Amino acid sequence: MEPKLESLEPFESGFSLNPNPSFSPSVPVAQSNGVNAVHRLDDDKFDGSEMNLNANNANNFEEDEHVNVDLDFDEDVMDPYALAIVPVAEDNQLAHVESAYRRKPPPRSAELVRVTNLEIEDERYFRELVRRTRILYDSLWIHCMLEDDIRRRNVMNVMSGRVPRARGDMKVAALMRDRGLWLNQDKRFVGPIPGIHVGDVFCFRMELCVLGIHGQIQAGIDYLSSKQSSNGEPIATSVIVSGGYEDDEDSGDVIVYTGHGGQDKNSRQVVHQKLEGGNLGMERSMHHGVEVRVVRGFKYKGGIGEKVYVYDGIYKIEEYWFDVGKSGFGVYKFKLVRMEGQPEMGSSILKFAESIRANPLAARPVGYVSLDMSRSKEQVPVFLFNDIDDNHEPLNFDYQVTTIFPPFVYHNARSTGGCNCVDGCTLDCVCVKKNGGECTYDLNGRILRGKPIIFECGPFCSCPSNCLNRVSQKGVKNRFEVFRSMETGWGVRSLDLIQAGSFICEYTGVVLTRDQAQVFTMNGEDSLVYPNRFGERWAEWGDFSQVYSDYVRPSYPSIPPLEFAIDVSKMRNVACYMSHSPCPNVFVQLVMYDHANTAFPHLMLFAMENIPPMRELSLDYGAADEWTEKLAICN
DNA sequence: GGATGGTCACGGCA
DNA sequence: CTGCCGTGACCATC
Repeated sequence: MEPKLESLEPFESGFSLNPNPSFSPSVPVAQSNGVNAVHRLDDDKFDGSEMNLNANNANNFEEDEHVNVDLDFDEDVMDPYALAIVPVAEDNQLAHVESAYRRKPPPRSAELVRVTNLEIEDERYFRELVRRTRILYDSLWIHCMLEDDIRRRNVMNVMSGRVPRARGDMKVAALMRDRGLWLNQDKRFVGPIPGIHVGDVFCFRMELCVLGIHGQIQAGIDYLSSKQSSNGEPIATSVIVSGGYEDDEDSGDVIVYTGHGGQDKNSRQVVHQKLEGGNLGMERSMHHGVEVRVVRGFKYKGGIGEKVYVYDGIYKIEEYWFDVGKSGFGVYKFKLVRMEGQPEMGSSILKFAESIRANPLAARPVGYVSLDMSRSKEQVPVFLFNDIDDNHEPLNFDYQVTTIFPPFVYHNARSTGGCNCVDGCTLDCVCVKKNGGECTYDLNGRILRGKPIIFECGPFCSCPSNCLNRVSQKGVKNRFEVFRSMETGWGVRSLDLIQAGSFICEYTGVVLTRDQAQVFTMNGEDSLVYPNRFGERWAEWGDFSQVYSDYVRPSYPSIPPLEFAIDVSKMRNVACYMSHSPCPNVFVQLVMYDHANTAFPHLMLFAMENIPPMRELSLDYGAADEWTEKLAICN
């Protein structure tokens, strides 16, 4: 078998595999777990001289195993990485643990590796690793920011004046770093990073550091320093193009990238640049034919801030020269050319989606079957697009915005009553108490963590419609498109960037009781969806057990298994066209709001990653043998 | 009142 | 220690 990792010859570092084992957690590798299995990379797959990619990846998928960490404190005190529910430690113990966390991490690895011939199951493994890490980062960010909102409100009640918002991006990165949850810290990738796909969108530069895509939080050129390099030469591995330099020229496949240095605090070029540091690293990478990753940062509507970062793939440095820039000072310029055989650039897809939103027919003259298959039933139009054959099937179904339950479900709906809040619902609200006494959504309607079931305020509550505890009942906000594809038949994608944690839509249809469903099945119909088969992916969103040792998994209230089926043979909505994936970007959250029968909750779908425009949405429909596994590789 | 620009407090890494 | 193709939040200004 071909080796998967290729040490880069001129830069053999000679570093040991694990330069600082006292900091590196030894991690049990993920084990097979039914449909959600992630592939294990065995040690013997790798030549002894090469890195085991798993060696230092601290993401632990197994819920009932503990990570063994060789830190300095007494193991009897407590295990800071305990994943099960543990008793809350006393303050002095926590302080002890915190100080252990604060130990300085080892210097960055000097080992340069390039991945080759990644097999499909390995690709899946790494994609899953990245997916879990991003889920943790994004959900933890929402959690930290909401906590900060509450803190600020309390502080402002006591004293007036400016109370700046915390930097959630940094806070989350620090929490994860101190627990060894950053990826790819034990090696440096040249070229693609396993599990990171062209077109992946990130909201923070810090997130790029956490994932090992680009290790610099400020500088645009990431490079192995000359000190660490075995031959004394710096080697550049990635750049961020964010338009910060006036002499940049970016035409997509070709970039003229300005070297760094010589700018003052106001980003004005005030002295000549020198061929050192990152600039020299770029020159040396060109000399050795080392490709660089390119991440573009630009303003885009729909991100958390106004800026997003998109991984655009790998580029070769073709030439460089010293030039006099617009400022009159000398700058280094590097011509980067995108390498062949990569998927379409994420940044151009984002721009294409923008143009479709502005003027669909001008951007794509052919392929529209309908400009709103919901026939104005949704608040935003749902496109139906097919440019590969003449199948118009989705138009044969009635579009159904919300699920139709049997009438008996609504009997006594009013009996449980609603809340009496007159303003926004706070922690005293009876509906909030039903959710375990914690906020369910943040101020932007992003879900904090998945639960067995969620109670939103409903028609019998007296709170206003802008109450924070009303999100999924308000319907679709993003512009979706049902599209025809060779791989998955029909699929769903969004024209907007969807932030992780955002509500997407309900999974609608006509609800049948178990008895009705049996009759239906006997008649040979095959258009039933069984809610109890959906993978319990809600448990992955907002699971902080790796971060907070006293974290308790949400289990309240427990509900009996769902026994109803959803008939989508006549009425359905956009959700019905979502494809199955073992590593989905959408999860199902059960939600109650308009009646009191918890045996018949609404199936609400939320994003569990930042989903770029035009990327297919996918759900875990459950056992793979019952559903065609439509996506060969997750996205 | 949406864009723009300044300032502030941070951060990892070379 | 410094400085980085700053970042992201916030506020004043246009």
